[in-house]
Amino acid sequence: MDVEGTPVFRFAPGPSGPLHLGHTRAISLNAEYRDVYNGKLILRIEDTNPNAIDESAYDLIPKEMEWLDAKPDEIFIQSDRLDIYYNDIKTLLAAGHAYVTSTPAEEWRDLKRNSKSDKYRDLSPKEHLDAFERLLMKGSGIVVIKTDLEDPNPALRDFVAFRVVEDKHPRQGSNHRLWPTYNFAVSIDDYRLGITHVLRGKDHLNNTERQKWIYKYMGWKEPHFIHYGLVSMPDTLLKTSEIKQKISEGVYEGWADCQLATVQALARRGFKSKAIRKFWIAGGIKEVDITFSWPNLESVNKSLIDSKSKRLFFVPNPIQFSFETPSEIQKTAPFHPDIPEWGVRSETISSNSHIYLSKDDISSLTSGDIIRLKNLCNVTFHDDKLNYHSIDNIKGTPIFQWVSDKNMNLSLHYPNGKKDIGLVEDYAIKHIQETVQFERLGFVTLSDSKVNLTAFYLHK
RNA sequence: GCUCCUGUAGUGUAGUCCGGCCCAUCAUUCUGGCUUCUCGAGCCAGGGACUCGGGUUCGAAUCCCGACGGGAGCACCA
Repeated sequence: MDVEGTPVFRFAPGPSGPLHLGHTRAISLNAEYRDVYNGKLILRIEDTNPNAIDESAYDLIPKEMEWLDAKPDEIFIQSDRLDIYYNDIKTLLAAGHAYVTSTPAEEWRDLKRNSKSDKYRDLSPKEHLDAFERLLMKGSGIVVIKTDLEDPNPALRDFVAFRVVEDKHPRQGSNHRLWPTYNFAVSIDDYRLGITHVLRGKDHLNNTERQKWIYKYMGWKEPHFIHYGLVSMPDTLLKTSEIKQKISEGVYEGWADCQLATVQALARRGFKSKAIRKFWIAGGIKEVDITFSWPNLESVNKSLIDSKSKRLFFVPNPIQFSFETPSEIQKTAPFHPDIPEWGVRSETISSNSHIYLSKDDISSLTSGDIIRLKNLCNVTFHDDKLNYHSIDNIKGTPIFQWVSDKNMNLSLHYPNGKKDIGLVEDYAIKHIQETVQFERLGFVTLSDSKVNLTAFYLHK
């Protein structure tokens, strides 16, 4: 990357709701470059469309960035900066680089499609400045940046800089009716905030070309524009508006519902911000479009948490067995197979104890089979009881996790919406909010729930 | 339709600028084997790609041309 001095990066979302997986790429990449080059990362909230704003996003976005280890160095909110935009457009109007028109939208678009000039386009700067002042107060119309009407790319011919939105703005109330559009506000801010590197998705390629017109007219030096390819995320709902809709319909319990790919949900399931960061960095910033892969992300996460997660037994769909043994037996199960310092989960099992096994595990067993209760002993399986068989491992014996009466109810929620009800060792209560591994099942994050224990499935 | 971007295994990625060290890297997935107190774990092995067709060259994933494929934009959204 081309860097001189202190590079300044930015993340510039619209405040339509909490952040999701899709946002994390821009955040991770920008934050990584900030860190590596000792630069700055600016968060700029782009709230210039009064009717696409979720007020909670103003607080949530900085918090979620912080969770992602991407705490912004500075935060700007575009709706606080309208005077700046007004000033700059006046400069452009005065220089004849922009115009005000009241031509109806459809008609105006048609003219552009045919490379034709709007009838107001060539009025004098004075007349446009007056029209602009009027538009601030009343009337209808738009302010347009002149480009090249003959541009072969129809997307690049004259673009809107301001339009009238009468709706009340959550932060600014009804003080303003003339709002800048994305392309205008972005150009002005990227320059005035000293952004040196604009790192964003390829979908902005045309926007970049539009924004360059403003830099050119203002005589400003352009930042480095870098575009990375688009990511398609199959089976992952990332449209904020749609998520919001489904939450209100009760399809999801909220933004942190573990079926969602919001930052909140990922965090609650136990994804590490570092894993997300590493994943996107490994992806790089090429302009090729890519397909997102959960297994790849999960693998990164797993390598990060494996040696930090305690092991516990969880028995989904438990079946109760009585247990018969000539003498008491000691369960000695390490909290982690490779970390003896963490100690063991131990308890004494006698003939008074019940043992619970998962229905899924025993479905293929027949009476008389020998199985091993992990970290305890071998038993002979009968329809409703287990008889002590021997203590040492027997080659080829299936090994199952189990719980005794020292258990707690737990419901395990999967990202696909399914739920397992089962029993977990009571050690679980000491590890609320932690990510642990349910042996033979996968990593989960334990969550406090007033009624009974809940866990969210992370990955294998 | 117009314009722009892009094309290495199922997925992601290295190599492409400055042609030979690439019968193409790493990770993940998949398959097989081994292992036994996670067989939904661990270990090992294997399969799997330069989109296609021309050209330049002693030599091309790398350069040129064409075709085809994928994506985006053409909003008074961001």
